[in-house]
Amino acid sequence: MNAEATPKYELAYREILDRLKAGRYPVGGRIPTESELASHFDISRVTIRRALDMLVQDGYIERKQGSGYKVLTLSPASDTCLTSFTDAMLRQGLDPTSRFLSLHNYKANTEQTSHLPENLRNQAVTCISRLREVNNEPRMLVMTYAPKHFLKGASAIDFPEKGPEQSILRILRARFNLEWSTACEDISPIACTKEMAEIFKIPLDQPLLRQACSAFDENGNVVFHEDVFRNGSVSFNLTPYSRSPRYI
Amino acid sequence: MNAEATPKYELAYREILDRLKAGRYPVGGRIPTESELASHFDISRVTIRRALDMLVQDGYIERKQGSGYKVLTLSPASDTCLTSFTDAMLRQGLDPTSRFLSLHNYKANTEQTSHLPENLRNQAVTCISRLREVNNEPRMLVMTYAPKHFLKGASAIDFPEKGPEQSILRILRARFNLEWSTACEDISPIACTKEMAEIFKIPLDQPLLRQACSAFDENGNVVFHEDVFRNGSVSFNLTPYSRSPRYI
DNA sequence: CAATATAACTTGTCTTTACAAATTTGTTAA
DNA sequence: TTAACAAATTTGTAAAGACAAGTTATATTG
Repeated sequence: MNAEATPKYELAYREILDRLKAGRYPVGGRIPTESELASHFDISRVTIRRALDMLVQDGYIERKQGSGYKVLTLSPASDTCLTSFTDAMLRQGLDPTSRFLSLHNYKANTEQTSHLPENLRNQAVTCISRLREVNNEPRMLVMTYAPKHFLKGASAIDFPEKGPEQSILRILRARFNLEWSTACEDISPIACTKEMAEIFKIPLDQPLLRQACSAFDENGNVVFHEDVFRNGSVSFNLTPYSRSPRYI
Repeated sequence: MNAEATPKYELAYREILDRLKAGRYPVGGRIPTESELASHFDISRVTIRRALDMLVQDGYIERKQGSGYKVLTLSPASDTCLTSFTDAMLRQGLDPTSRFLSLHNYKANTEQTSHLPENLRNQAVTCISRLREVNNEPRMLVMTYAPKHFLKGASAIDFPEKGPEQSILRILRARFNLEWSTACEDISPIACTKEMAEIFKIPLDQPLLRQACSAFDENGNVVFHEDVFRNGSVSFNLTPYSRSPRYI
């Protein structure tokens, strides 16, 4: 084991992913064989397979018995609330911005928090509203709710509008020490309100998508909740290795 | 290896899943340790771990170092087009039905197929419309598109309205030999049409959800496409083990 | 030249073994 | 009884080896 205790499969995974991102193995091309990678990283075939498993499940590469590994894409589709929008846009060479709209504190059991999970509804929460834009085109309205005591001292300056540090998920982790282990997401259609129509510059009769995501810690408590409203669709890849979706 | 070539981890996975479904390990309780299961199935710990990996990724169980495995749920949330609606309902003790609405054949490049993926748009396709109901309440309208030559001789009697064989995914596989390896899904909000409002018995201003799912074979050709319209929302579990969604 | 058989290569499955790290249980001492 | 410590249990990571099964390249044969 390493001193810093990062598993070897994790290190190999990161290294190969970096190489992919750097264009060392072009899309459509092949990556080295398991044996080559194993001897290069000086680890066993079992361990390198575990790293490759993760890349397959991520949707980056594909494997075929007897043949090898093929690079599928550098930006696998996956559009959940917990996928960093910032990272996804930066990877595509786009320039996302986050217009800070407001920061509100709500007491327990108010009307504004009645749609939140029970755990969050019953305590004072802070709500941060931000508008995510790409090329000055509004993409989604994000409202993040977290217990007030977690976001103590938060203000607009904690939420930069440019660069990789605009990612709310990163901010919650780095600045406020919010950690979560599981989450669930609920996608539903909603009618467009007057405010939304203005924000997205769309007609009133055009419906919107709402992604409601709750993140939980290891004890099952809700750590934060996010409501994402977007004009457009949400896409997923369903590969045989990302279990859950079944093929029968 | 076995004669029938079903991997041992797969057999163990199915057996444990059957036990879970049968209530042998109650929700919230624990399942036997890796060592116990390994010796029971007469396989190595590595192999039983692989089976347990799959159950963890499915969302059925949770594992904790030093402690063991806990049963989380018998019906993990996951609501993609490729999850068998029939199976999901039957598992919950509900009685789903599939009202057969129509079977249409369309020529290549017609208006009715203009929204399909290119591969499917450029050939004659068959479209099967069915209304999925539970307790006589309409749940979703499903329109399945596949190349006409794949569904040669298809008629209403191929699509039973009751029982486990009503699953379109099962029918496509068993009756028409359709095989697919990957798929992608796109979820978007749509305005309610007059027809939909009647079908779902809802007001015209209530938006609906559309799940558009394309399934591909190993060569990247579209094998079939499914449009699901539903009144309600779609839910997912995002566990740390189901890679793709990221936690940064 | 073309079709076929063979060999080399690559991933798929599986075992045995070993030690690390976290949790739980049991024991001991205050 | 409670707190602290020690031991047993359980999962986490990893290696090395073996053979099966599918693919690809090569050599052979007609």
